[in-house]
Amino acid sequence: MGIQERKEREKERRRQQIIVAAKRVFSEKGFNKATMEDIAKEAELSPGTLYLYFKNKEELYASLSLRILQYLHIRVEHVIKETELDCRGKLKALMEAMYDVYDFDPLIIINMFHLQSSETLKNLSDQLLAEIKNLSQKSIGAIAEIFEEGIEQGIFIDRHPVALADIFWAMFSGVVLWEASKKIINENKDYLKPTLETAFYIFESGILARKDDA
Amino acid sequence: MGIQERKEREKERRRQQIIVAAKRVFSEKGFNKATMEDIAKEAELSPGTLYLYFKNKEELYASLSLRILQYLHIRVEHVIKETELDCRGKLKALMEAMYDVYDFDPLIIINMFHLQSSETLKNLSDQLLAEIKNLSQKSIGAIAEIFEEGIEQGIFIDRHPVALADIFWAMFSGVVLWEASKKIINENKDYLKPTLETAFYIFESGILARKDDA
Amino acid sequence: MGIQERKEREKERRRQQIIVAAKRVFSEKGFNKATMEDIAKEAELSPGTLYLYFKNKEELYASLSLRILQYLHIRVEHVIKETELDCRGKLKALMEAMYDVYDFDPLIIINMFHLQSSETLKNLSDQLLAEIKNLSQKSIGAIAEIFEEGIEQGIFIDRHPVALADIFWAMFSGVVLWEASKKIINENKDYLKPTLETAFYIFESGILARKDDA
Amino acid sequence: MGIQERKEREKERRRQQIIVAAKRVFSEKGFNKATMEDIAKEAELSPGTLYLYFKNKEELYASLSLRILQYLHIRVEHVIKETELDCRGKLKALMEAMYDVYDFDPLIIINMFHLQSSETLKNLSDQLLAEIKNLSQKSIGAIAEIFEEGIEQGIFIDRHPVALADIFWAMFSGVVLWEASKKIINENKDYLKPTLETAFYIFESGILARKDDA
DNA sequence: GATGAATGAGTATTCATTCAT
DNA sequence: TATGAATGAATACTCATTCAT
Repeated sequence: MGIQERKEREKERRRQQIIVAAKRVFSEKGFNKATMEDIAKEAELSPGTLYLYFKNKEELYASLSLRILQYLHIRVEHVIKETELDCRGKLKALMEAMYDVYDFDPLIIINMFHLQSSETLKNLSDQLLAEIKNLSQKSIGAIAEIFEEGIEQGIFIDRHPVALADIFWAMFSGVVLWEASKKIINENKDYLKPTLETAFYIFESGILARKDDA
Repeated sequence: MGIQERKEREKERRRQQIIVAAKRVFSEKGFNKATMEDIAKEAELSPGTLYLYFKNKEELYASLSLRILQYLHIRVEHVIKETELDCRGKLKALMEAMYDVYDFDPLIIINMFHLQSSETLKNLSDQLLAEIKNLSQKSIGAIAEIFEEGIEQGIFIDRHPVALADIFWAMFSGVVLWEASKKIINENKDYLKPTLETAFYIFESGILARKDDA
Repeated sequence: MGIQERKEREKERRRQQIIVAAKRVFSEKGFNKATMEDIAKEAELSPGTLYLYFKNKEELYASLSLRILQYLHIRVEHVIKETELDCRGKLKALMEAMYDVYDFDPLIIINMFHLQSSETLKNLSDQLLAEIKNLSQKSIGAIAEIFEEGIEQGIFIDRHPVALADIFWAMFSGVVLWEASKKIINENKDYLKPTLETAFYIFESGILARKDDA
Repeated sequence: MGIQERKEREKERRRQQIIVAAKRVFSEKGFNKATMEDIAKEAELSPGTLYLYFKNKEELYASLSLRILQYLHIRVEHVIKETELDCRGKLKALMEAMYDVYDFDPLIIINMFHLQSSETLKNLSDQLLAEIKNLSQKSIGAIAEIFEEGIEQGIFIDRHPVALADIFWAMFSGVVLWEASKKIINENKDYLKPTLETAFYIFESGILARKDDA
């Protein structure tokens, strides 16, 4: 039993070792220009070993995105449970979470959208695809809860909570993505934080239920 | 001269012929899986000919995005000149323009973000890159004008117009992208239109300058 | 028309050029150890070019066998038409044809049997497979005609001609194969010719219709 | 000693266990497509263990053929000792033995010829190669004895017994191989038995010494 | 002996790009 | 200009084999 468990943990450690190396290489070179050999070298493993842990290059790549989704999901769940915060505070905390992810690695968000292209999706194992779907849905669901609460309390406008959650998610992804793009093209300084905050202000103002709307 | 001009026009016609073919093929297969031969066949030309009009595959690909930017730019300029519309009407018209582009080809938006990845950017000719930057900036600038007008008239909140334009642009791109992704993953019905409209409502409400904000 | 035809001929010339090179390399190294690059070098072409003419390695390999079948088929047809020969003379001439093929390249017969393995067959194009089947059947059919004639004339025993043709084909293939094997294992001198002749004597004696069989 | 012996027997048991598994896998997938891991799984052992009993994949493969040769050799020896049978009866019994082998596994005969290719032979250990040669020669020698006996008794034609034995061996291998091939290509019903019997009739008739040959 | 995780050499195949016609 | 045959560099992936445990 102990042995079984230790092996399992060792295996997971290897997966992480590879994922970390892959993140570095993919971030630097992008999906196409990064070779499996590059990643193997970065992970100080042989190319063959990569295939013991990941079906193929695309699945390794997708696993990066999954990891981000997992992180986001944890943050979202955490925010939900913060009973001290009201809906507006929770929204703000969510935004912080998104900022944290992208601050951690601005390129990863661009790469993550690569994942969505249908050409990629077809090569993923059903299991991985299911995990991604599941995690996305659970995160959106959790965010929707916040809106639901806000709507019930008459703080937010009365729209479908899932739709609001989708829009929240999409808008802030969009802002992050756009700012990341600008940064790459112009090699600008980084305006993500103030821009995100302004976007949040606009969004929040837009969803507040006001008497004069009646 | 007449001959010179006719040749020039003929050349432009070919470019368009190729771009149209490329759009079809890239949309169907994505950047990686689409081959130059596929595109040549679709355009009823030989592979070699493509290289008479485009430096390489990436540049051909980027030209697609440029074309969309051009279209958007025309629409934006048009909206600006609509003197009958107030700022709120203009914003709404802008949103319609964005919807039109993505409705025309939902996949192209995902592919367009591919463009942003730094791996791609490095292979573009300076001229093309300059054109893309220029067009982006002009479009954003034009949108900023609308906000400027709105701020001056006390209709919109008093924030920096370019920042507002960026956020507008990014948010709606984000929504379109997210809806497109959902459509691909879940093969859902298409909720883009109502989602976009809700997003617009939220955004618009958020930027309205209200007395009770004072 | 002339151009079309010249191109066609040029293309066929290239195929032959590749086949000749492939024969040399496969004979020397066997299927597995021969690489496409080896063959390309031998043919003084680039690896990519091989794939313009052959779907893959296995199909190139199979084309070798097809070429032998074609040669055999021509010889068989020729023998059939030799009106001066009686059935026994024709059989003898057939045997000579088989000998000629294998004398030309003793290894090719071993390689040819490689073709039969089901693992190989699955990777061939339908067209090639059809050609192989067709040629085998036509050759066997032609041989069967000889037996038919012999049976009608009361020279050969009265068995089904196709069965006799099959057995003829198989027996002499077997002898050739066995002698080739012995040659490889023991690096013996070559006893194929006398052995084949003895085998032929035995076979021929065995199928002669005799009074004392009655 | 007892322990030593038991170990020896245990070791032999393992070898057989592996060979049986290998036979199944090679028959199903052919030499190239069968992996050592496939075989290890089939044998319920780990890949590493296979290498404790066989030098490499090719040697494991060759061991299969050796096993068949051993079986055939036993049958041949047995036939030789059947004093009740005359030469013609013995020949018939031999043919039955060959049929038995191939009936047991029609694919193995095709695979067995794979062995002969020079690329394979070079990777075998001297010991294994010696065993194969030895067994082949002893079997052929034993068959030759039958012919010798027949020639002495004036039953068979007066040719060199080893040559006759070779031809016998080769012809029937050829028939078996050809029938197996036809079965694979056309997925025909199995005509091996009647074809073999006809072949035998022809062969036997051909080697009988007759007065009218004088 | 047995394991099975790790290795890493080896290669078929693809496809953007070129250039002789 | 247009062609399209030829190129050949580039690489994902496999699997026989090893060796630390």
